[in-house]
Amino acid sequence: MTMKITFKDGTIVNYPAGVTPLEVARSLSPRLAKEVVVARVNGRLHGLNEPLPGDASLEFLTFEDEDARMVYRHSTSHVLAQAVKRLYPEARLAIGPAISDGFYYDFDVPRAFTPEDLERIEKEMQAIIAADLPIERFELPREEALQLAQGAGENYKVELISALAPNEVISFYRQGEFVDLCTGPHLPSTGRIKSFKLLNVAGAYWRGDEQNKMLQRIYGTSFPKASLLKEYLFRLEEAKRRDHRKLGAELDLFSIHEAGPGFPFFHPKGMVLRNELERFWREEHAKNGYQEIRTPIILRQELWERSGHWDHYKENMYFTSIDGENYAVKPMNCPGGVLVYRSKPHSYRELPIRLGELGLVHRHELSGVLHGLMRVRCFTQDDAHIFCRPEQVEAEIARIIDLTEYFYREVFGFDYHVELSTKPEKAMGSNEIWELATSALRGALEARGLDYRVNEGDGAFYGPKIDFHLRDCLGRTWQCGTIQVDFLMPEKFELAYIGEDGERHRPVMIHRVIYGSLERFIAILIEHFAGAFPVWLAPVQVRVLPITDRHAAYGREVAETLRRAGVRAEFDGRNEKVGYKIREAQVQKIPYMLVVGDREVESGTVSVRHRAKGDLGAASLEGFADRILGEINAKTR
RNA sequence: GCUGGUGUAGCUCAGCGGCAGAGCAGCUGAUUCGUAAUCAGCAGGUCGUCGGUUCAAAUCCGACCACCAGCUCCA
Repeated sequence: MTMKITFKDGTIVNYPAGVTPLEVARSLSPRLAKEVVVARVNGRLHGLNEPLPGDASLEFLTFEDEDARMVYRHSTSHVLAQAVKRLYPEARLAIGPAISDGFYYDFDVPRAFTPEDLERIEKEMQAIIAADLPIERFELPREEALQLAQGAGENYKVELISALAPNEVISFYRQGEFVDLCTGPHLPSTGRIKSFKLLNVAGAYWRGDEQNKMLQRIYGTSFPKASLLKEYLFRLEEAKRRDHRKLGAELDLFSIHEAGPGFPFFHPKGMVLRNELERFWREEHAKNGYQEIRTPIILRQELWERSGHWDHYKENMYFTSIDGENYAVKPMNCPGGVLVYRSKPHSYRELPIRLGELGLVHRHELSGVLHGLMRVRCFTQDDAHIFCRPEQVEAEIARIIDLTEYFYREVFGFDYHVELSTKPEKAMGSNEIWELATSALRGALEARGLDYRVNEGDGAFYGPKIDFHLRDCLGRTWQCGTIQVDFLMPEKFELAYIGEDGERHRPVMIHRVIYGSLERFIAILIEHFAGAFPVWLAPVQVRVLPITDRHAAYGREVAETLRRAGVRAEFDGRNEKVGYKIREAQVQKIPYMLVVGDREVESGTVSVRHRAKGDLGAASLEGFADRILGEINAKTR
């Protein structure tokens, strides 16, 4: 008996029945057999030592492949669980999946794991890997599966099995004495895991529900080569080095105090960054047909009852009272924008009306989630509300996508991806209206040929949304921009415009932000550039460093000339050696240092040093001014 | 909010029942120097807050506050 195996390149080869992917790989190349992690058989992942079902298409996946990495890490999580069961037999197993950069496993244990525990567990994992235990799959009927889990006292596994659909295949994986419920597939044996590390421990609720018991989660990662693990750990270190909270203090950009947890204070240098971002934003929005408004921070509670925020967003809002009346601090800018629109009647000829607002909003976030400028309790959204006719919606969305693309990619150099979020459980409005809004967003994305992921049930309470997730230089993604289509707010506030037919019609409202919030965007910029901002954003663009007191007058004049030309230039007249001043300017990541001594005074020049390129030699003051002004205007990165 | 951890000078940290400490930063003085740290001196503290144990608390115990790592949530 033979079976026909079709490879990715289309060639077909006969193999004896019951052959495993690993055996096929060996027949092709020893190197492939060594590197292959998992197979894809007829489009589905298939363990390397599980016999092929018959004639099939076969593809070999190595660690390069996302799916293979997940399998590799998933098997590592089983090794972790096995080690924990050996050392702490009383531990109950919950779940242990692979995640984007590694894996975790949740355990129910009487006490929290300590770093010393992790070391012991790592040692035991080494032993399991060294023993190269074969990993074998087996399936059981529901009753026997339940008996197996119950017999082992694994109550969480019992719960998982009970929750499986009646027709689902229930599979287990065995390695040595250890058996775990798992869909698989897995590596053929534990020895395939070359390099791993347990990273940290954290509490996590069973099934992510805070009503449930808190379990102990161990995070880790693994790689087929030690060098890859080392690289990954370096990336973690680098992320720590670039932490905006650390750099924010060192570069004197902002601070947060016990007096106001989650309410950041911006220092003069942080304000330069903010103001530059705002200035650029205003310029681009004016070019794109936006008008700017500003609406109050505190407004009557009734307004928020009418907008639906009272019903859907109360827990996140702050309240106060004025002259015995109830007021709320705004958590969003939309009702304010609506009131501006409603302040006079509108003709269809005016639409779309694009009202931008750098609006300061306050939200009550849980204390445990606050994080520097990334997650705060008050922040400034670069908001805009677009009021348009239904047939204009798609074109408006396309315009916003263009503008966002320009900001992210052209100016800041970020790559990004897009996600579409649909109707959540706790939402206002009918399914029909949501479907209409969602298809408008989908239509705009598809017209533009943008790839997107769908997050079911993740929309805002008043409408579906597109989110922009930008990717920084360490490969991390951050949610920033969003576009939301809203048919409900216009309904609630009875917004209208007079159409061609002379009748009243309902406009559609589009909510959108590009930076997202100035605070979060600044945090991302700090980490992305590691504090070395492009010249146009740098709080201090030039520092003039005289070599001795003799050169102070000239140095002061150089700085003053640059300031008059619109450059943010400082003069460092302290009685220190030039090396010391350079070091300090470097640490502050100031783009340009101008050293001035006898030579420069005599010839009326400056010696230019760039923070990254080093000594660039002498230049005339005008020549240098042209150079830096050119970079500032071009927003050179 | 929940679990675990951490709060000592502006920053990084030592001290862990018996006099509050170091380096860097700051201030003063000397030095006048050519591309990442010149030398010397001085000053700097409610040891997160409140309470308890003790002859004695930065140190041990409790509560609270803040921060950190996660969970959950989100711009």
